[in-house]
Amino acid sequence: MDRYNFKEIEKKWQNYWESNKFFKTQKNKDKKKFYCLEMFPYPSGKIHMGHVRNYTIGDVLARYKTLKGFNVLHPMGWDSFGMPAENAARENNLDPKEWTNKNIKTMKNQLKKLGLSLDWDREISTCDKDYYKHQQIFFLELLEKGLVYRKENYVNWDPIDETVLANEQVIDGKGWRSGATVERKKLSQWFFSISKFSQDLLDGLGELNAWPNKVKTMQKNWIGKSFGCEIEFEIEGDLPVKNIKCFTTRPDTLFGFSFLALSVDHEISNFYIKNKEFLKFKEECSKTGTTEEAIAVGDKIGFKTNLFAKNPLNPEQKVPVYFANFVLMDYGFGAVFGCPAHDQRDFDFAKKYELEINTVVKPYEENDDFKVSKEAYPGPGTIINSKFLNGLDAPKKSVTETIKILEEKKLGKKKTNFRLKDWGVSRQRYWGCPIPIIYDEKGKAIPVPKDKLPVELPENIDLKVKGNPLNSQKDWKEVIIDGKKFTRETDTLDTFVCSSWYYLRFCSSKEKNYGFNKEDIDYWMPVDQYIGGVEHAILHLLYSRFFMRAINFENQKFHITEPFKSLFTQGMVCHETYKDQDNNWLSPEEIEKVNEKVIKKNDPNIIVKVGPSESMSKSKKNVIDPEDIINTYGADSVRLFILSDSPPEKDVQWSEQGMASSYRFIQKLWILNTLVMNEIKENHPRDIDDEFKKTTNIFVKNVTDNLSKFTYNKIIANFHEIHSSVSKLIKKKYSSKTIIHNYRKILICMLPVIPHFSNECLESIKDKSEIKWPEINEQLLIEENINFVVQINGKKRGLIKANRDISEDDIINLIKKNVEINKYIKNQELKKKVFVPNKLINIII
RNA sequence: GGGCGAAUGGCGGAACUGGUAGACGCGCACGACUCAAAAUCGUGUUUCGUAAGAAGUGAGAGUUCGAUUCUCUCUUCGCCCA
Repeated sequence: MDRYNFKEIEKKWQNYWESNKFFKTQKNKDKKKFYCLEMFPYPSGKIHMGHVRNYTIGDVLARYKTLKGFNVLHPMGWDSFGMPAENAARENNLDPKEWTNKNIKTMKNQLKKLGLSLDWDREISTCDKDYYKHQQIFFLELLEKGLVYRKENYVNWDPIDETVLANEQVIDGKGWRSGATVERKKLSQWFFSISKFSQDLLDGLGELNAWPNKVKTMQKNWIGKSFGCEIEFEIEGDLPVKNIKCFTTRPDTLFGFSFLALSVDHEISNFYIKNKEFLKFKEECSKTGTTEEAIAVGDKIGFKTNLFAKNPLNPEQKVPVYFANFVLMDYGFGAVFGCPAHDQRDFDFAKKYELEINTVVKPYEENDDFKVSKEAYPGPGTIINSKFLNGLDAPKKSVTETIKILEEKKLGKKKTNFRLKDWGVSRQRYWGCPIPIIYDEKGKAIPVPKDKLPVELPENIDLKVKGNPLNSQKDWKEVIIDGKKFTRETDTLDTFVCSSWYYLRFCSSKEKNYGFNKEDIDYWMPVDQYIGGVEHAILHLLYSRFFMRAINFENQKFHITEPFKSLFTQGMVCHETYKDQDNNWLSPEEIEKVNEKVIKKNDPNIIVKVGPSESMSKSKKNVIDPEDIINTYGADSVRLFILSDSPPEKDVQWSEQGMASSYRFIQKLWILNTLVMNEIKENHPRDIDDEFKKTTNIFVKNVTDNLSKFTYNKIIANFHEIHSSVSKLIKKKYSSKTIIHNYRKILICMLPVIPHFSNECLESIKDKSEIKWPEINEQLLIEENINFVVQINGKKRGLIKANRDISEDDIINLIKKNVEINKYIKNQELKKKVFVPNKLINIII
């Protein structure tokens, strides 16, 4: 029997799909559309197993929806701006554009080898000027609408990479890439007013029913809506300052007030710019990162002023005012009131500077003389030591009640606060989308006229210079427009901007005049299914949701607000880790398993330490190259394996044995296919096909159900089951009509997962009717004969074959005749019977 | 510290709304083919027990005729936020 030659057959079908533009999609208003999108990759060089998993999951869905008759848009592109290209180019003396395009070429070939049903005619690359040109137009439109602005801001500055880092790029106070200690630096930056949409972005989550709750919760927490109170404190002291505004979520703890803390950037700091001690303190503060975590972990330090703040609810109480490193200018008003008893940061600070600690909330189970001593008590309880607030339930009742009192006395007002901050989009980097802004001689920012767009990135530049290479690119930076001299903005846009609207561009990838065209958007958007890693749960998805709203703001361009109707987040691909005696990581190719021992290949004396399975990463050397695997086993086998071992939303462990088993399974299917083909030729007279029909029908139902629930691992189990069933059925000498009718359905159900194999088998069948997803026959699913479960005292004691809809009395009679079951009853009296029709009976004796 | 989630054989994992626990795969064991091996095919595989049988879904309780599934307490692990 001939073996399945995947090399030849996969190539044949890939060529066929490509030369016929099989997956090219066009608008067709007569057909229902389905937009299937997987997160596009960064072209880092080669595809990795994570891509294989992500794109296989998406491809299964896209192919299934096509077979169901949908007009499917399934595009792919490249998130091709970003630091790796610039770093790689600098290290190897290359051009970032060449490096990127070379990688794109390689990866595109690899994706084609996977047999993905992608419409390559819609391919986009964000570093292409035909793409970023439109992004620059969006930037200017947002600027006109007042959604873009420039401000001086403190940023996380990485002194080695010489760039600004986002908070999440700072890990333990160090740059995520360079490892350098991050500094605070003041820079003029461009911002998108995402915080204007805080409430709207929060509300929008409500309509995203097909998003994982986990992701919605993460976004909700990130937006961080909180209720609180704006309080104005009266100030006394040696400076001409009368009031300081604070925001607090716990005004009910005002009687525990013992200091007022200001950010070093608070406007009051202007009085201290000549104070050497203050400047020293400020310098000290800049060493702590700006992340909330760095502040929580770091030392709390303060600088005492000669100012005192009055407690608005208790005017005879006056407390000192400090500058403190744990207060950030961009939270509230850069000023917080300190209540050490009920906030750990305030507690640490009060201990250090020996300030009062007044307990004003007691846990329910404590007495009124409860005193906070070792650590702050931030939990719920009852208000104490607070005069007219005493006895209130904290924080639920006490907060609203206190706000009411403060409002009545005109001492404060209710306020909603969001944690979400505006999005800083400036990057001091070369390999990004240029910001279309020029500055006149006075330094005034002016938008580049739209007819002068795109502002193209200059080529052949020197990357070895320190800082942003664009800054030293004089012939590019200095520009004359209408006879006047200007200098260009040298910052480029955060690459998250590029990925915030690429899903719109896919709808109109060839449109020249604008980023998209309305008709295309109206037909294709929203994305019906978005698939990607959970690591993008917050930023990318939130920025995309913002971008849709921003484009639509004030001049509505389309009628939807949410870009992604359904979201699926897949798990990572993991592999065991290996280390030698000196704790050097070893790759899977470097090791060998002999008699339950793991040794280094060609070096049997070195015992390898096997570590836990972790997500594949180059640093741990536990990566498997998809291309090697495709070359050895074929795309269908890889697709089959990557789906088979775990549910798609969970991590999957790469296993060589599992991979080999998937390969064997394709071979088994091929052997079965040969058998089936022979039987078709034989054409036996047997035409009673109930059993074959029923088996096929259940298979179709299971696969269809599992497709809709994303339980793709169970689909592979269904494949194994049907293989085993058909192997037995085919021996029963059915007519060729019966075999073809059912076998075709089976092959079509396999097509989304193993498209090359299925197409090859389908082609060899004479029946050339349209290949479409088989219907489920609901009638056929009803079983006439059932295995009726008999329980005695809740324990299964036997199965009785019975007809459908058998009555309770009939089943009791059958039990009485059944020796096996009767021996448990032994003529005892039946106390109670629980009868579940067509399922079980539970007899209590 | 807070939020969310998870825990089932030697391993990855099934079990629809409370109704036959362990589908399917890996591994392992035995058998067939073979001079032999590999490949392939077949059979078996939760644990204890020769067996009849008993126990069994992280631990402990509860609701129920019946709990992997629902409720409470605890343990461990993962993710996110701090």
